Amino acid sequence: MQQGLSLGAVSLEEELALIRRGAEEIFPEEELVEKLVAARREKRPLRVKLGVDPTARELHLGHLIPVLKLQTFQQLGHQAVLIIGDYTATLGDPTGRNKARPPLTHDQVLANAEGYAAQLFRFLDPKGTELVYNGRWFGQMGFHDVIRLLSHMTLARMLEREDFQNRWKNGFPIGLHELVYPLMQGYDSVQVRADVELGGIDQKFNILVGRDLQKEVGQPPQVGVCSPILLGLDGKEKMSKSLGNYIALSDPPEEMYGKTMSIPDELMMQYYELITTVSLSELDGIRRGLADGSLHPRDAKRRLAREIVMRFYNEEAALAAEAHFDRVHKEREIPADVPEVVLDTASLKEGRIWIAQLLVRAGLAASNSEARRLVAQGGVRLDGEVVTDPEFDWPARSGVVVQVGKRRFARIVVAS
RNA sequence: GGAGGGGUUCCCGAGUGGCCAAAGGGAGCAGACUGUAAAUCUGCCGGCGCAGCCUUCGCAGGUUCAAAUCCUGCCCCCUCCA
Repeated sequence: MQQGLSLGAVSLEEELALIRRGAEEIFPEEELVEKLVAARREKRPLRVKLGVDPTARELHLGHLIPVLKLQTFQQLGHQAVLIIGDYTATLGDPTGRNKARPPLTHDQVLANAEGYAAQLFRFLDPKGTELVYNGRWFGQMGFHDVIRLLSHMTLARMLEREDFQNRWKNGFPIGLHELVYPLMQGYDSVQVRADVELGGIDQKFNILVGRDLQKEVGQPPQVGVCSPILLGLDGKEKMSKSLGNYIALSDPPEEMYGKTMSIPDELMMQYYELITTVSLSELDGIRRGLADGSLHPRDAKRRLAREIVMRFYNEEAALAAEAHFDRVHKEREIPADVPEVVLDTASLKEGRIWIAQLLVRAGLAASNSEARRLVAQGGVRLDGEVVTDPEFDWPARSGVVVQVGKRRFARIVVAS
């Protein structure tokens, strides 16, 4: 992780360039400049807010984009304010979906929250981060407080939000509780007196609601710094868990590397910009190289994959992941580290095991039927030899590597 | 409160008595090709040691030789009118 800088350690231009990097929209940008200037003058760091709702257990790179932006602010000497939306998460955020998210219990949310915070502090300096749960204020509000909060908004205003509008037009349900969500997020900004709020561009509406609420209580309104929505590995849809097109924060280095190699070429620059720390001038070089053909897209992507692994692990892991990838995909060889699967003698009949059973036991197929199909399609190998007969009874032998497809392996160990 | 529409295999969605383990698309998996786990093409895509059998179409019953399809009750969702 880069060292934190003190406020004003870099020029205002540099500071702005770092903040703008990969940002899709900053609104209003003039206000951001004013705030930055004032911060320098008064030696008062900006309070930069990021709210996360711990609705899932697993974080992926898409979640991380605004977090990395917060890291940037922190490194520039500003005050990070991380809000864990333990209350908002129980509501279900309508963001970008046309189905209401199923509500979580508060206990589930708190359990998730712990994991989140731990993961996020891999990127944020805990000492320079104010961590708050929004249940701290929402948990204390009475019904009349809620009504008062609601009175700040009109239905028409709320329906301006694109997602609500779409659902309204298409006859999809909009839960009343969902209408409250933007107000809650906005109220968070009031509570922490945010100068800047970060988020994906899908948060724009909510961030603007925060500005309105702040103005109403006489606070200087926050500035929104929105990141684009990171596209997933397919290059078409938003990175999301349910679509399965994601790189998880918990993915091992080889997975991260391989998944990165699978993104469409057009996505490379966005990933470079949003996820890596490769300098802006170097990015220009890469862009030019790709454009004039002097840089092979494969090489640009290999570097990207390394950079990404490096950011989440380290250089050593990145190089190892690359070696693994080359071995499995370029040379079509068995990787160095193959998980072992132990076969106990009880699963053998006269020292043999049916190939389908072998695959199931090795976790390479979900059922005998699936295993049969894999064999029938020529997708199964024993020590590199394709198995063609779905009825094959294999004389089990330790050390043999079973392979399904191009990249799923298991080394068999026969228990004695 | 009234009227109407609907709940199908991971998702979307066709199917209104046998030809239905259920069209089509998506996702996923495998094969070919490739710089690639991209794109494209091909195949597979409920379970069972599988030319056969078993379980599935909101839930519970019923009619029938035969039900995802018909009947009864229940649960859930949506739209319109008020």
